[in-house]
Amino acid sequence: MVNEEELNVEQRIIEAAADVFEEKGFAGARMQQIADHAGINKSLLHYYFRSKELLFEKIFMIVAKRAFGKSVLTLEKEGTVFEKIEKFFEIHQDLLWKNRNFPIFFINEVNQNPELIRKLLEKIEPSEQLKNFIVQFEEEKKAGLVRKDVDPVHLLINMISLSIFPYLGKPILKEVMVTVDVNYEEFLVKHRASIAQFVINSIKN
Amino acid sequence: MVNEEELNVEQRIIEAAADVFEEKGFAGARMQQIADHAGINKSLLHYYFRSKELLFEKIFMIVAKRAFGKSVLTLEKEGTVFEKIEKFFEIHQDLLWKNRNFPIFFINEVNQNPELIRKLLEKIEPSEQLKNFIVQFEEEKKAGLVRKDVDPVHLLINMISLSIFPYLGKPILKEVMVTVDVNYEEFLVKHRASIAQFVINSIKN
DNA sequence: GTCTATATTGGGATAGAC
DNA sequence: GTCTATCCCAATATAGAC
Repeated sequence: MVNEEELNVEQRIIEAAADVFEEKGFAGARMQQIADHAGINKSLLHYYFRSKELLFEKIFMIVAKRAFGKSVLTLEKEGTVFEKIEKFFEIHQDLLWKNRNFPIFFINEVNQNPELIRKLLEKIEPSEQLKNFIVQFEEEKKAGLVRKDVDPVHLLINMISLSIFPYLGKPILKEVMVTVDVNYEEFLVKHRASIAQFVINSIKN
Repeated sequence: MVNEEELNVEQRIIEAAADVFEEKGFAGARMQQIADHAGINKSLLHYYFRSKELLFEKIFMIVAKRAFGKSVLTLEKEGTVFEKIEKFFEIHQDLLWKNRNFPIFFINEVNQNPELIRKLLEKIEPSEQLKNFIVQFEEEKKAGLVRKDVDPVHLLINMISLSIFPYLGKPILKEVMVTVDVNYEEFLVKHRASIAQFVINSIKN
């Protein structure tokens, strides 16, 4: 049972399906398991969503919007680039913390079916702050605040890499870390506290 | 047909299965498709490998060993940390370039079945250079060459993040990049050329 | 709307001829 | 070793009673 009786059936299905799809992926998920998890009969799934494909598409969009928050890439509107970088990691790491299973699921499904991300991008507002950040970065470059040899687009992708990879690589990191006596959970906490500085060190003039 | 007639059947199956599994994952792969791709009959697959599970395990190990090269994390034996960092990215990026589909496949399968990575780690030599790097890093810290507030374990994981993510995120990056007029392939080349410097800037005293 | 029963098909696996 | 034919189960999907 995914939840108390208060939720209506459609909502219970959505929550159950989100769990199962995120864990197993589209190809690995089973309608039976979703039904069990929602505490209902298998045929009710078809009554509400017609087919596995349609159910999946629905769930994919819901889960993705939850995980991304308002925008693909949240950046503050005000502040220096350094402040924006710090704030970005705070928000991004919070989202990841709350959606631990999402990154692997998302990358894998989009890889299997790139059409998904196109549909998704239509529904998520394009980030105006993204372009602002790039413009601002070039200005602060001229002002001598940041290194001249840093490209803001690459910087942004580096930031995302540093933020997400510890979650994407969890199953691998966990195992490899024992060979050097490091605890994965402790690592995550310390990582979160140190990445902003890592990036700022790299670009500061 | 995966290859010319010169290869024996077992080899042709292995190449075909590697392609299909890497593309579709274990759950999404179909024995029929592997057979077609190898230019043989479906039942021959079972003759050679008994079951889909066994075939997959075999392929997983082969593909992983190819992609990792000799070791989980190749680091030079000699040189300063800065030199080792540069060399790491060269080798790592070469491997990734040759195994573009591997990262997503690997992370996803290990996530579905963590047992896989334990079996794999047994077969790959544990990296002695890893511990050497960490020790050396602490020495160069005392010598004032690198910043005191950098933890070498976190540094190594940051390096891997920066190296791999552009490949893991390919399907997403491709789509998002068009919204800011950036070409993914060009990005990859420039990224490769700039990451070592990005990291070195960040830790240099 | 929700259930039980059943249809249908896809796909992994085996039997047996050659 | 390689094929054709077939088995069989799992999983999606539908019919129909209530």
